[in-house]
Formats: sequence, structure tokens, C-alpha cells
Amino acid sequence: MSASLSLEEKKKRKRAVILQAAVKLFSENGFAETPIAAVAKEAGVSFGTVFTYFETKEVLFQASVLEPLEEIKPYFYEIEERYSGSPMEKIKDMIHCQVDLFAKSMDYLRLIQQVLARPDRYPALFKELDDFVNVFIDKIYPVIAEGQEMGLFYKDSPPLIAQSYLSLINGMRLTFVDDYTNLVWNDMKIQALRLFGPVPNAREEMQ
Amino acid sequence: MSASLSLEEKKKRKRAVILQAAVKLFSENGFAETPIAAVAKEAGVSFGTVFTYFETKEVLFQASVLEPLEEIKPYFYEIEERYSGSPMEKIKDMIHCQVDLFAKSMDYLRLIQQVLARPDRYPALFKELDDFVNVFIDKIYPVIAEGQEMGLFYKDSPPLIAQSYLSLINGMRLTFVDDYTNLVWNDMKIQALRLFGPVPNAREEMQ
DNA sequence: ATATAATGATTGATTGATCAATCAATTTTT
DNA sequence: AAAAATTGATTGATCAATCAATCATTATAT
Repeated sequence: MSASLSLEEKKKRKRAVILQAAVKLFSENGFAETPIAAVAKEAGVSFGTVFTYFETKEVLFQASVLEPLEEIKPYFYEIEERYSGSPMEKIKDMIHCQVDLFAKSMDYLRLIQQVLARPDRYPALFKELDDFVNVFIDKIYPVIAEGQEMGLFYKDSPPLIAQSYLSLINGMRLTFVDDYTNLVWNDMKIQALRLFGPVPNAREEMQ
Repeated sequence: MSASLSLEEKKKRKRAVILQAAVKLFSENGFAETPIAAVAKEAGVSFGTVFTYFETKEVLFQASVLEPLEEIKPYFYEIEERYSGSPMEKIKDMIHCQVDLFAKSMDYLRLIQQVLARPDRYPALFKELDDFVNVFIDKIYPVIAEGQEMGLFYKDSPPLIAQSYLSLINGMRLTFVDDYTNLVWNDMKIQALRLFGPVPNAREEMQ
């Protein structure tokens, strides 16, 4: 079955399996209420093996938060590269992608919320998330400023607008916890857009 | 000092002291990572006394979530009684009160977020919070509908608008965790209002 | 008024369960 | 056969809940 895989590759995959199990169980049960034995079982490895791939439970939790964050970053950092057109079109495109991303990353976002809800317990992780927010604000600043010059967006400070947008999409994960359908999420894109500027026919605007 | 207090009254106060300590520590440290011994110490009572006032740790946590919720409910349920004027003025007044309330209820809202982030762990508490949201949506529905008829608000479904508003104020607690100043919170009131209708000069509108 | 008894609130040591981390023994790979 | 990876029993720490003993207050008796 895996005869063709190098040991290096196999180890990498086993590590990924354990990490995936950890994200699932940490998000459902929290850090303190997730025994390593449960992660091991979910990943199909023994208790001891978890510790050969992750030094401590704390390190496993940190990896569970930080590694998926790297996959999400491009959608928030590469604004100019990923979203095109006028400032209004860029923002619409961005909201579309990011809300869809949030809608399907339920497990992981619950994990994030556990960190955000307890900054003193997870100071290093909290700082990483805070930095993520601040980099995003910097990246989106010029797009909002350009839209403002064109008279499309509200004239408030771009960081304020960006922060309100992040608050909304973060809060949505709390409000629509068990809603897997795209219906509410699509309607919410309209509301997200309205934090940037007045958009009377937002329903059509976001398709 | 307390010679004039009846035994009944003293017990009520001691219970309140323990509950207050529990809210503080549960919000900072979470359920699993808050030993009852810590609550007892914070409250200035012995370990055993906590169990004479609250059957189990689980019951203490439930009370920590549900009892402060009762104090918040009036601000969300008594729309017509508390907020006056035109639909626009009512909503402005409401946002003003509720955002201020959220800004100062930091400890408690972190506790709420822990429940919202883990619906399967706290099904009964989660349902209470879900019911709270749904009652609020019902209560605010006619105000939004009236505002829509007057051409002030966006014409989307009132529940959608209400849900987006709740998502925003909930998410704000996650985004501005250690910001005690009223500055950001006041600016956010403008953004909250913009979920209801286009408000170009919102800064002046919310004072 | 004083002494004695009864009530029930308070205390913290003890118990039993859970769990992270270690590590010696075993299995797998090369 | 040597090296590397895996295993799970063991250890020690933590903590919820119990409960027997103590203490403070109020009620009753002298």
C-alpha cells in the first residue's frame, strides 16, 4: 500500500493525520476536555505516538491553531492578487471568498474562538491572531481608501471599516453555529458589503 | 455590621458572592480549568461551602451563565418600553445602549462565547442563548418593518438584519478584547447602524 | 439573666477518578 | 542485525465530590 512512500513522507502524513484529529477534537471538546488518548484513537495511532510527533499537549494545540491559519492567510493577505476590478468589485469578490471560507471551516473557527475568548490562557496564540488581523487591515487599507476617493464607500477610517467587517464575519460563526446551508451565509454577504458603503440593491449586487 | 441581616438574607448574599467569583474565574479560565478551590478562595469561603450553595460544579457554571443573562434580557426584550421616537431613533437608541452594555460586560460575554463556541458541550445553555436571540428577533421585527415602510431601512428580511446586527456586536467582543476605551465602541455603533439602512453621516447621527 | 441544648452552616481532609508525560519493551524498517 | 518507530503500562499530579468534625447562632430551660 505505502511501499512506495519514503519514511519521511509517511511521517509527514502521520503527523497530518494526528493534527487533523486534534483540530476536530479540540474544536468540539476544548483543550482541557480533550484527552490525548482521544486524539490518538481518532487518528488511529497509539497514545505514545502522539508524543513522538508533538512534544506536549500544549504544542499540539498550538499547531492545531497556527498551521490551518497559514492556509487561511492567503485569502486575507493577497488582496490585490486574488480579487480584481474596481474597489467595489474587489471588496465584493473578497467578501464572497472569505464568507464561503468561513462557512465551511466550522471546526477550525470554533477553535479560533476558544483562543479569542481566553487571551490570558493563550497569549502567544492570541498575539498571532491579533497580528493576522492587523496585517489584513494594512493590506485592505488602500482598497478602501481608493473606494472612498471614488465616492463609493463611507468616509470613516479604513481600519474601522475593516475591523467591523472582521467582527461581523467572526460573529457569524457564533450566530449560525449549526447552519451548514449557504442560504444565510449568502444573505450575510450583503450585510458585510453594507459596512463598506451604502448598497441599496445589495442582493443583486452580490448575485 | 451584619447583625441586622436575617439568616435568609445572609445566605442570599453569600450565594451571590460565590456566583460573582465563579463568573470571573470561569470567564478567565474556562469551566475545566477553574478548580472549585479557586472559586472558594476568590469568594472568601471554604471549599465545602461552595457545594452547599451549588449542588455541583456544572450547576454553578449554569447559574454563572443564566443568571446574568436575566439582567441583560430587558435591554433586548423591552424595545418599545425602553427606546422611543421614530424607528430610526429607536434603533439608534437601542444600539447605543446595547453596545455600551456589551463594552462593559467583558467578563460575562467571554463566558457566553465559551458556550457558543461549544454547543455540544453545553446543549441546555446553548438553547437558552438561542432562544434569547430568537425572542429578540421577534421583538425587533415590527420596528424594522416600520422603518422599511418609511423608506429608512434596507428592504431585506428583518430577521436577516437583526441577525447581522447580533453577529456584529458579538464579534466585536472577540475583536476588541482588551480595549476598555469607549472610542472604538462608539465608532462601532455607526457601523452597527449601517446594517439597518444607509447612513452617510452616521458619525453625527450617533453623536 | 445565665446556662444548656438544638440547629444548621462551615470546614478541609480523604477518596476515587482522570489524565499528561515517561519509558522500557516490542515491532517495523532498512 | 542495527536503527527507528511504535506501543501501552506506569507514575505522579490534579481535582470533584463526600462527609465527619467543628463552630456560630438561636431557642429553651433554670
